[in-house]
Amino acid sequence: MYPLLSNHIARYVTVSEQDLQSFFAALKKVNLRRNQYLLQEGTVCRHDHFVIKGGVRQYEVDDKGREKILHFGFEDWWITDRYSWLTGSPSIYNIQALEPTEVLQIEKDTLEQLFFSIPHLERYFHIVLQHAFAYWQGRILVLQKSATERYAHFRNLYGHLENRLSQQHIASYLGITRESLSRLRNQAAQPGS
Amino acid sequence: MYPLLSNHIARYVTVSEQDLQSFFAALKKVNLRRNQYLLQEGTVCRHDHFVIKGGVRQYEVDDKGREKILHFGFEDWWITDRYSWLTGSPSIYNIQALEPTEVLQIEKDTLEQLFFSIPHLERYFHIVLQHAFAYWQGRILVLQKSATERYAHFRNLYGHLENRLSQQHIASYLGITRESLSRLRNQAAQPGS
DNA sequence: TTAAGCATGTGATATTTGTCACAATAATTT
DNA sequence: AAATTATTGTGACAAATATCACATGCTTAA
Repeated sequence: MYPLLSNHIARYVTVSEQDLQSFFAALKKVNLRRNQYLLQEGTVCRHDHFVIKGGVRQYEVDDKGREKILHFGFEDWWITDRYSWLTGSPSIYNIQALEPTEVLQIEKDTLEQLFFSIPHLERYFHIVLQHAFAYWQGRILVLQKSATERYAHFRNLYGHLENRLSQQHIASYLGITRESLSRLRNQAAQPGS
Repeated sequence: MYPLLSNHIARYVTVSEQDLQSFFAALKKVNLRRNQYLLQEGTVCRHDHFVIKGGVRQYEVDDKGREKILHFGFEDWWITDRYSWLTGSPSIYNIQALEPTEVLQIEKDTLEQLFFSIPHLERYFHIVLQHAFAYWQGRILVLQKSATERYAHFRNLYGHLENRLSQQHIASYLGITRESLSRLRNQAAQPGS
């Protein structure tokens, strides 16, 4: 059951078959059509989500009505609004499916109950969060570099996802306009002799 | 012993006096003069640090030799290079004291040993990381806003630290030049009519 | 207290990126 | 397949921010 997730867990910790089953029993599988929402702004985010198929984007709509993509989530990624999850305050983000998507979701309270009985489960979530944190730490500095460098960094890290994403989404993730990304791509493609 | 840290822990979890003592026994207190380094680039970061007095900055030196501040660390903050800590690869960051500073440091391996015997300690570090993560999540979007908005956001969050930081450091943290910050401050100070 | 070294302010100008408008192309729905 | 809708490309121009140069002022240490 849920081999993608069992493997992900096994990568970091050892959990007994029984404990794994009680964790799996607490998960709920959710199917999303393209453009459907996993989280909408104004809602409190009470779940963490593990993508087993497809992909989602997490974005904010700013005061000028423009969408700013904070993050993507594809297979093997946990995704949630950590701030809303932690504080119980309404989320300012939307999490929306980019393609037909399947996720496993776990409720915060349920998960924290499980942490008491299964310390290794907390170890797993802690390690996953450390990885995510290390990644965000890098993203901060990338966002301070030029548009060209940001795009290069993106391709380096997420090149394999490039054909599953639209350019406007990539641009938004990079914090530039779609027009700028378009120009940048064309320049890169035609290196002047 | 270390009341600042005990209080910080008590804010999130309950740990027996005995467990607290074995944790404290694993800590090493480090004193830094102004400009001294807690971590230098090229070194593997094997410690997490809790600032009990003073302040530090974590920065990268980019290819053009410019310093980019990722983060500050003042009283009550844990600070480390999470990427180097996690992967064991040499750090690209420097962590340097901005003023005379005292930190408590814990070694990664030691800490992970303690997690086995004191699950609540892992709970504590996990919660602290969640808070830090939620904060970084927000920082990503702030960095995509205008210089004026970034500065306003900074003052909102860290206004109380403003007089302990130089403007070039604030500018670097905001991802703008010191000249731009200077202009921005003067505009804000003299609202036309 | 004086010199040396940092830190900040400010003008002139360059660069980068955004904005707006519209055309062209691709994808989706009926 | 036609019609509709979404996505991408491109030009002209605007805005934001960086760069460079130098002046001013503040700190610190002999």
